[in-house]
Amino acid sequence: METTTATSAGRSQEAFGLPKAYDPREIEPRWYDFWLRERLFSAEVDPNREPFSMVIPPPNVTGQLHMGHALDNTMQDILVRWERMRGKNAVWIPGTDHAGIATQIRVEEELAKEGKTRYDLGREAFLERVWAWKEHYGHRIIQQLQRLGSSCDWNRERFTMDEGCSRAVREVFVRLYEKGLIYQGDYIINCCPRCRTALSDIEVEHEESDGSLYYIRYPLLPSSSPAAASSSAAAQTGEFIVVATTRPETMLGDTGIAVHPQDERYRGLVGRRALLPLVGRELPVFADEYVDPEFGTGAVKVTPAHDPNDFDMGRRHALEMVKVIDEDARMTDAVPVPYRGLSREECRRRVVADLEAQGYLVKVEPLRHAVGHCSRCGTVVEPLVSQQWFVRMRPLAEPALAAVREGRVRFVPERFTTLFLNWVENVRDWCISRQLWWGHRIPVWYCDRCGHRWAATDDPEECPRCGARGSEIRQDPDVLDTWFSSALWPFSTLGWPEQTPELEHWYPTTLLVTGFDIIFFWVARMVFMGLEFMGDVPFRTVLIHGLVRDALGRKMSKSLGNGIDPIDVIEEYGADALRFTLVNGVGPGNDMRYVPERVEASRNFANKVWNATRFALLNLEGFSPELPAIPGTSGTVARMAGWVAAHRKDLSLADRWILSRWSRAARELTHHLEEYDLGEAARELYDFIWDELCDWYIEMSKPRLYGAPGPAREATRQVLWFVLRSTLEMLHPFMPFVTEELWQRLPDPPGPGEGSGDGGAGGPPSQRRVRSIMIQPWPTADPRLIDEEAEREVGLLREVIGAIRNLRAELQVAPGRKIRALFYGSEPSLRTLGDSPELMQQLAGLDPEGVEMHDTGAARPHQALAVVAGGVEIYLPLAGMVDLAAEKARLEKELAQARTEAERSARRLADERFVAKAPPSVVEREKERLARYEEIKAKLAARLALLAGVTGPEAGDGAGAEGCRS
RNA sequence: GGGCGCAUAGCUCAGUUGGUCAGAGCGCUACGUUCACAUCGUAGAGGUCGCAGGUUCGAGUCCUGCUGCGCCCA
Repeated sequence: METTTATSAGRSQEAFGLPKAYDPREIEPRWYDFWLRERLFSAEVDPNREPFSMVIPPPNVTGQLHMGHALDNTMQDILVRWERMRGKNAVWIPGTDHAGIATQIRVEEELAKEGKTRYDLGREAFLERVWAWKEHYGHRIIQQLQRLGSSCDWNRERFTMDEGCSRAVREVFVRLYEKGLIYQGDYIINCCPRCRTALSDIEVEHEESDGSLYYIRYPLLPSSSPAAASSSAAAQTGEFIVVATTRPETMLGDTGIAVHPQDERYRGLVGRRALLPLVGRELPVFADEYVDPEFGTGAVKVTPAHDPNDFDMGRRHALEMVKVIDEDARMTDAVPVPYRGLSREECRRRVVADLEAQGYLVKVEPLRHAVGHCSRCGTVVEPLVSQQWFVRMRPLAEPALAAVREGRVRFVPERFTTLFLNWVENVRDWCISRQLWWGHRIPVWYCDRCGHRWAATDDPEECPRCGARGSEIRQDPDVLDTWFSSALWPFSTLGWPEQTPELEHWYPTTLLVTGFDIIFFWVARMVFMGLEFMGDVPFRTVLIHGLVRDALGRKMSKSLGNGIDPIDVIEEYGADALRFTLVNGVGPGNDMRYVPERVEASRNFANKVWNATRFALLNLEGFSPELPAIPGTSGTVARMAGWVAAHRKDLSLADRWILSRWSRAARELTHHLEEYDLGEAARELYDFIWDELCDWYIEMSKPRLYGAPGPAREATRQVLWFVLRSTLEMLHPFMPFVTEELWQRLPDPPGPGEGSGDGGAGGPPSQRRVRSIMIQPWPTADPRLIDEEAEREVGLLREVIGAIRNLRAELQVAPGRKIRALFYGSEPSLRTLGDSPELMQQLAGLDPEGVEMHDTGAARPHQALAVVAGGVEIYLPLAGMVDLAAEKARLEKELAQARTEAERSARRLADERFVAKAPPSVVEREKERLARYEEIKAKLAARLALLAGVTGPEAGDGAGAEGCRS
């Protein structure tokens, strides 16, 4: 283990100790421990600082990290690290969710291995067992989040069933109860027979599957109404009505038959009665708008106890509810004896067989339809009537709708707003009771003596009405839906119901980052609860991201076994690489595919940064930065701008250029982050670092760095140091580990603070004498560093160098061979090229002795290759390599290209409407474009004419000798 | 049935208010081991931006319709 604070004496040694290749395994744990030890993730309430707060979407305490978590937490970590560097008092509150069903199932599976059920243990012992399980496995996901680099304030870690959160849950329950917003009722709910509990509507996933539509004949009883008897269509169809159903076994619970009121076919049957086959119950035939006349026969059997729509109809028409299937999905005693106790599936087979045998089954058609499954275990849910607890949603939803419509909660990307609004507008009451043991037990008590029922925040000793004690009062056995406690997360984690300084400072939270899949489960309910209990929204902005899919675009799932374990990826490529992959170039809110090659690319990028720094360190030996102190300014950028102004004469063109480009990149990057567009932000960094910093600036700086010591070399060293150091700072939120490792090896600017958090708006972490990139002030672009002239000149150099390289490659000139070059152009261009002979030598492979500058009027050589770039004509007199015929062909091809471009521009400019209507700047640009291509055309044409003069007599070919000089 | 999203180089995807935006990475071809990096460098090939209309001086970029795929809700 190295020391974490490099001494200036030891630094140069370390430079040479930097391995050639980046290896994340060694550095990542070391820096994470350092950050933890120095408490750099921790935040304290400070009313004088601008707050930034986020709560983590709490992962399932017994779960393990998957790619979805990795993406979600990477995004959060990037943003919180950035805001921290920007000087905000940033806190990211972590924690886990008790995940009622999921956790209980895990422990029950454990018990099953011992041949026991939870009932064998009893409630108390079972809960002890779950707590033990939680203690044992509950930290796994936290540790995994840490490996990802998450800079959560771990001192504030919470659990939805810890003491504080539990108090919040009770407080909320009791207040809602007393306000009449929580009620108990017999309702149709979704029951998972596997989990043996009620589920809320959104915990049911509908999947298309192949089923059958059974047509069943129900005999009609003689009409009591003579009018109906005489007229009806019933006379034609005989004495029965045919209904269609996908679930024949539920017929045993039928208590009516419904048709559409406008359906002519059945008009005469409304009001009559039918006889339920196999059971013998009399069913009324009634009309209801709900019925779809197009589906099946247009007549539906109605089973109010086992279908949500039938339930509603049953209420409207006061039908009897016969519960024929129980919570275990077995037939109840309400059915005829032969069917009692059968499973749903077996009962269906029997019923169908019996109907067929008795002549009631008309036909069976295949039908693809949606079947509800338990989102936890995949079992087909059973809708059934049962007594449950509900939260009345409308009164909570209205303020939420207003908050979102008024923009007090903003969704990014915006399109998720409508998704949210649509759902909330149609929200149904929320079934919150679960027939589980693991969770927040419903704080409602019943008195067996006086029948009183009440809710209480503290466990009562006695009945408040009659004073009954002990076994005469009992608590409701059910627990609350896990999402009930999650809904309170943004304020329960900040100490509510206590009025804490944390709440005061950090509520509402600034940002919530989550996937679109839990907008309903979680986001909406947090908004409801926040508005109800805090009187304000729980977060200002919700940043929504998509799913991480597999390489084939499929959702990663356990059942498919196509999940990629982020920890495996971290071990192979490093957390930085994984993080960068998850955000780089991903469009806001879009799903992304996990393709291993992309991680490799990110790892290579980290290696690129590593080696760029290695290059710098090798060339910064003995260097110490010199930055003027600027009163009132702590940022390195401003000081650097001051230094640049004072040392301009020592700077190279490349130095001025990279400072300018860096400044633009910094501005763009900050802009993208402010828009929460992490994909573009990462791309900006990637392009700047790889293309401009590494491919061009470092290459261009080599001649000076390798050259003689002196002010010029020192200036370049200073620029290299500054650009690299501040670029690492900008990259830090994305790749925290490698940037810290590299930054630590670079020297600090002089002056007070020594880089130990000399900015960061002077917050508490930076007051500590810790040296870390984490607490550096976020680099902001400085307009004084923008240098248009340098950008123009380097643009010319890049074009010219590119053209020469291109020709060399085409002609297969040996890479090491130095060649001569003659430039013809305007004075400023030639000066630019002439001022950087070492660059032309280094980057274009020119022989410094063989470079000639000529004005445009000078004669061109015959035996040479020509190319036009950046308005300059370049001639490469390659002895023995110039094939004039081939050269002519090549030039003609280029001429044709230039001609096409010029024509395009000319055509546009000839269009009066374009000139009249397009903005002047666009027209101007088009004119410049035309002039540029005309110039190229002219030069190429002239060159061809010259070549024709040479080859023409020999080849007898006069083509291309237009000689037009327009 | 309603809503949303996606269809851009062989593959995976960017492209914010319509005007050098036709791009990146990977893959492919040729060449290269000059002391930051072969987890690399240089150069190159490769797309009428799903289809058909429309608005506009001008449309991957806006509107309409269609086709295909995906998701959510009912």
